[in-house]
Amino acid sequence: MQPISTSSAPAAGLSAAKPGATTHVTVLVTASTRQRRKEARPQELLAAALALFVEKGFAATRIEEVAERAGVSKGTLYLYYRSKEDLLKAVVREELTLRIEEAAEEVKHYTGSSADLLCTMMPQWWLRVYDSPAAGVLKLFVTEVRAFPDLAEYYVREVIAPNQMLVGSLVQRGIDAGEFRQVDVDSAVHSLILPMVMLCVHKHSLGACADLPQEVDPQVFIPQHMCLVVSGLLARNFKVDDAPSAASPALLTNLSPIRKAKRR
Amino acid sequence: MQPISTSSAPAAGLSAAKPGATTHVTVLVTASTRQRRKEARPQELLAAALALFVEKGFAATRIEEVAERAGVSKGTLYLYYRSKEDLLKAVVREELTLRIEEAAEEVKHYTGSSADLLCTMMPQWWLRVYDSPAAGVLKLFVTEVRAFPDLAEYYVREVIAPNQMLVGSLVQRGIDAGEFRQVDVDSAVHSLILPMVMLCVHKHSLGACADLPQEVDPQVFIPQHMCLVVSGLLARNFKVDDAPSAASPALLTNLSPIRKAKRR
DNA sequence: TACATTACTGACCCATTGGTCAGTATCCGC
DNA sequence: GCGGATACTGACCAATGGGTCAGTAATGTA
Repeated sequence: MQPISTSSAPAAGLSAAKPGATTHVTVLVTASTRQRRKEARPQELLAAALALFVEKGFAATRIEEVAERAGVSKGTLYLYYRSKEDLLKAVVREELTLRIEEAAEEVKHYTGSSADLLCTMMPQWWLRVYDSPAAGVLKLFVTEVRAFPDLAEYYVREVIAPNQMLVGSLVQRGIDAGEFRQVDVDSAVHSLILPMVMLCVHKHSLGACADLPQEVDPQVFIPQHMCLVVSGLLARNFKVDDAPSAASPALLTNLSPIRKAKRR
Repeated sequence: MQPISTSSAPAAGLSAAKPGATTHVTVLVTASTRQRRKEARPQELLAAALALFVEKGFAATRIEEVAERAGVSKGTLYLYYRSKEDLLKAVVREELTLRIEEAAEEVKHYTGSSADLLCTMMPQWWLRVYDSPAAGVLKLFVTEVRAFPDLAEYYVREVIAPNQMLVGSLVQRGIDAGEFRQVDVDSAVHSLILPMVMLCVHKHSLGACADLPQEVDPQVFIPQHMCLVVSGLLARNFKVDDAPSAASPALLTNLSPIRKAKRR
């Protein structure tokens, strides 16, 4: 599923007698001797690094492991990336940038209602993200930002801000059209997005452990979630006095549009 | 805010000339000589370990750092915990267990409607979690489960399952009472909870980086979110044909109650 | 076939760090 | 204040792993 290059299997035959080697499922290597493939190396190294960083964490991953998984020696890796940290940053920057603008493009060409857009396009988009390496990058990012703060600036600018903009403008559009109630836009955006982000993170943390039988199927959950929140946004027929005791004061108070409160 | 014991400042005076020591803000140590405080050590070591593990990750944290932060030597740490891994597991198990059952107790004694409960108690509870060390444990857990899979079993049993049960029963109760629509319970639970979990994780990853000015205030977002989703759950007046083009086919399809679909 | 270029290798260096243990300082009962 | 029990220390050990570089082999060219 992930675009790990098929040729990244470790070149066997050289160090034949290594005892407890990784022994991936995909063996059957044709190239026994070392090859010169200057073009393909960077991508393969990045893919290998992403997989291992997501799985074991940055600090716990040995650079030699990455090289091995990419089918090269440690020295070769340092031919393409200056240091381990350099490699990490390349990994993070690789997968995310384009995915956002591609979404923005799609949305721009859509003419339906905001509700429709949020209920149909967004789930499709997030399902693609969930099934892509980008989901792994999300987890990796959450794990490692604190140790590499200069990633933060990049991430906020390239990923968070555009996403916030995009979804925020959709919600705002719905409010302006009288389609949605006048809720706090930022909060609504987070209500829409955070579960999906968490889902991606979860996929590569607890979700990757080989046990837990009960699991959310994103195919089911993502559309459900979107539509649940959207139905909470829809303005129509929302008259409080209709409801029984359910219409709590808290519900009314909390749903009034609140300008982003200042922090502490 | 975190209950890091005040007496955990490193005992100065012995190794006076240590050059690049940590120099925490809280200095002013009274105890210059080494003390025997068998009772307090475990807690202090756990607190120190939690803080550092959350901040730098497990693998990147040196055991000596933990000891130093707790005001003891490395040897002392090994007096109380057999290994680094042992320490990690103790940290994770420490903070979470009691918090769940305490919530279950609160809920049990509540007599109001489900909507009211979700809109008032849940936000309060999550705000407490957010401000507690438990939030850090959540991030730590997300970061490290894959490397220590036996944590997963514990976590699913002690944290996820009870939480799911608790909130799920609330939603189910609302459905049974005709208060909520007949949505998929598991999905609804995740829609309610995941943003809060993500918020806690975020607090200790990107949220802990010293830059980003724009930030969600949990004080605002958590109640907003709860009530937004709950208003999406409320059954009253939900007639589709009332709506304009907003009532998309997708919305209708996706919100019908779906039994948890089998995966892949 | 001979040669030049260069992608690639892996043995080596050495700083780091988990874990140990012989020794030291504190405390408590007498 | 004495002496035994033990909480605590930190120098030490061994292994690990990031990074280097002299050497090797694949490839292109004549």
